Amino acid sequence: MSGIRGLRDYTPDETEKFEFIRQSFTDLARLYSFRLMEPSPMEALETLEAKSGPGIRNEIYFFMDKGGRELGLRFDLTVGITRYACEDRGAQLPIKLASFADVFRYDEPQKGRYRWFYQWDIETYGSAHLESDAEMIDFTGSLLSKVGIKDYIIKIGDRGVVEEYIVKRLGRRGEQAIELMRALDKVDKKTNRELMEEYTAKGFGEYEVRKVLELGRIEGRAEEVESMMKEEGVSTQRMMELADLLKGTGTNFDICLSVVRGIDYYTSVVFEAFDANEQGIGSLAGGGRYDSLPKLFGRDDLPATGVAGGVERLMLAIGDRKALEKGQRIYVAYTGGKIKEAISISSLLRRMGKEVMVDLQRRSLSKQLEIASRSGYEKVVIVAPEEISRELVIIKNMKDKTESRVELKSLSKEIL
RNA sequence: GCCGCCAUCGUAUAGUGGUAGUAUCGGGGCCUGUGGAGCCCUGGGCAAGGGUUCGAUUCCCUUUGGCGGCCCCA
Repeated sequence: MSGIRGLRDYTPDETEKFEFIRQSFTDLARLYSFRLMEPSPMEALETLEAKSGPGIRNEIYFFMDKGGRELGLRFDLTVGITRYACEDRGAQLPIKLASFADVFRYDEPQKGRYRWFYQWDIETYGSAHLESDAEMIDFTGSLLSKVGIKDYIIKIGDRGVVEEYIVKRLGRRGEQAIELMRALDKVDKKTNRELMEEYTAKGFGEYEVRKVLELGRIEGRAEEVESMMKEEGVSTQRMMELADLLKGTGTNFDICLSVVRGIDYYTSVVFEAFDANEQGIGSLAGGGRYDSLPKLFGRDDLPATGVAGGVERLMLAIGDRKALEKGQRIYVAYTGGKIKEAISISSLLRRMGKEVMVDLQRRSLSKQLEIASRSGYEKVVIVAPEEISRELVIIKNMKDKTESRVELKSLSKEIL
């Protein structure tokens, strides 16, 4: 028996890490005043196509329902959240929404890449100002450091800058301009020579490919990028302002013109976040401004910016780093047939909020202690006939191997 | 969707054209009032289907799944 391609089960260990990330995210979303919501898991195929065109069919799950409607499973959260925000015409601006949910993609599965995975996502609608973009980047940095990835780097690009350069200096527009931007996107993955071959074969001139690749290699402090672009006569004012805003937030970022993001609907600021110590996983989060999507949903007045990240990739990046602080766990052991008493004491402890394990296999005391010990319980409450008849239980400290007898009544104090 | 590599107990690994060991894990005992050890017993496997063969876990094909690359992206 094998699972379904690209899907898998979450093990208890993974779920622990998963819940830690979920909680970090929802806590942080609250701190930044994003309201949590979840868009519906399916959309009309038409709605899903709005974002990326009919080509998206190759990458998603879609089907016809029993009523003949063409539906698809959501492949990200942005589409659904945007549809929701656009429908809410009475909402005060900006609309700030957050979501943490699963999405589906019909892709070839590989490491850190599944057909069913979770994303965290925040979006802000109604603000065309850079402050809202800065907040996305700031949030992303905060989330990564909150989950323990201190060595993150957020690479910020600006499609506007790149487009202006391509149009002004190279005279390419439309599809061809987009094609050249794709080349930029690959700069980190392939060598100049490979890209030169690939793109001259597509009909681009050597000169323009070389210039684009030069552009893609620009990475560094905002000021450096500014002076380089100035020579080319391209305005970088927006990037500079954004960088300025971010300096006050303690976010680790770089200006990097090779970041353009694959999706066509992004309009200006785009960014991707990476773990500096983990190259293989790919980007941990990506986002940017996409004013065009709300327009497709009939809202010309709703500029939009957002960021989304893959939870599984984050789990990979976190690795074995301690995820959740475990609470005090207590093992309740018994002997002399005092199961009933042990269960009632367990119940008492649980009402106090303790994590309690009690033997369900009717094992011998020595076996119970062995298991408690091996499973890392620091405290064991032993329920034994002689003591229980005097309203006492034994508390055994597994670390220093000491034990004491305490009154049942004062168990709550003693167990702390 | 395309190309390549791979597939043995839950996990990790040996091995073989005559149906499989080992380690670890699981269950039990020594030991139903005191533990992480030890010893003993025990459960569990050749991904599925087809072909070649007297006989296939082993060779071949297909499917399924995993990994890597393309593409795309998280």
